[in-house]
Amino acid sequence: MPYLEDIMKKIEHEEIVSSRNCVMIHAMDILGGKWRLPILWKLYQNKTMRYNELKRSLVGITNIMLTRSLQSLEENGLVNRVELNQIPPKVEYSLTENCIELVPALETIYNWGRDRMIGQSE
Amino acid sequence: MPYLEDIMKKIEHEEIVSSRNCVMIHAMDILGGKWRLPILWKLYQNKTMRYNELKRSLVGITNIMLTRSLQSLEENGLVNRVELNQIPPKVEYSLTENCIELVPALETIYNWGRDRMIGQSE
DNA sequence: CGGAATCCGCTGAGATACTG
DNA sequence: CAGTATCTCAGCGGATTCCG
Repeated sequence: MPYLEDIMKKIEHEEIVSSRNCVMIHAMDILGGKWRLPILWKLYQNKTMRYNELKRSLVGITNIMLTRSLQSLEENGLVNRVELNQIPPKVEYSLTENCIELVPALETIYNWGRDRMIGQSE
Repeated sequence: MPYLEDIMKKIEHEEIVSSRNCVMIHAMDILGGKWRLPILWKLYQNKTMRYNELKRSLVGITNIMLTRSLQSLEENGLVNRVELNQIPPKVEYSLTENCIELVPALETIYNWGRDRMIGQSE
């Protein structure tokens, strides 16, 4: 059971977190990098995808980068990895609940980037 | 005046842009990096800020990183830089219209990062 | 099929010092 | 006040090869 003291400490901690820029830095540590948002975006559009399916859809990505990015996203609780024990091997990736909260941001960023890429070609 | 051929080409180009992951990669090229979102976030909260004001509010940033980040954001049309010719020098930074479109994404990412930082401390 | 291991270049990030 | 000029360095991103 939390005592008043603990509650006060937690509130204090929350204020420090909110007032500093570390929140955005923390977010970018997880979401930054060349391939992370593209992967999340593909998984959002297709619900669940297999490794090579992802690889084909992300034009230009290499095995290493796909593996690393997926591992990082999994460690941070953004992506589910389900390994089906069968031959041939089959692994399915999907977004976690935790990540669904981010989808509006993905959509906004995508639309923004799209408008600006199309605009540039004029 | 655009001919049918030009219109078709533009539509084709738009489809290619939309279908590929390059949109997200392009967005991350501009928004990625440790300090860019934190800077945009501060400018969004305070409307317009001076150089040293930004620097003080972004705990831990160095002159080099602030200068570089601001330059990059300005080149990409996300930030206005207004230099007032007076002594002492005064330079004001603010978000551009182009960037306002991104604000919902910033808010979503901030809230997500905040929840997750506070949650981790339990 | 779904990766891991190794190696490597480039550049983002920073420390330090200086300037109009 | 609002930056620049150098220099350094870790690590991100990538090419290539190999594996259960």
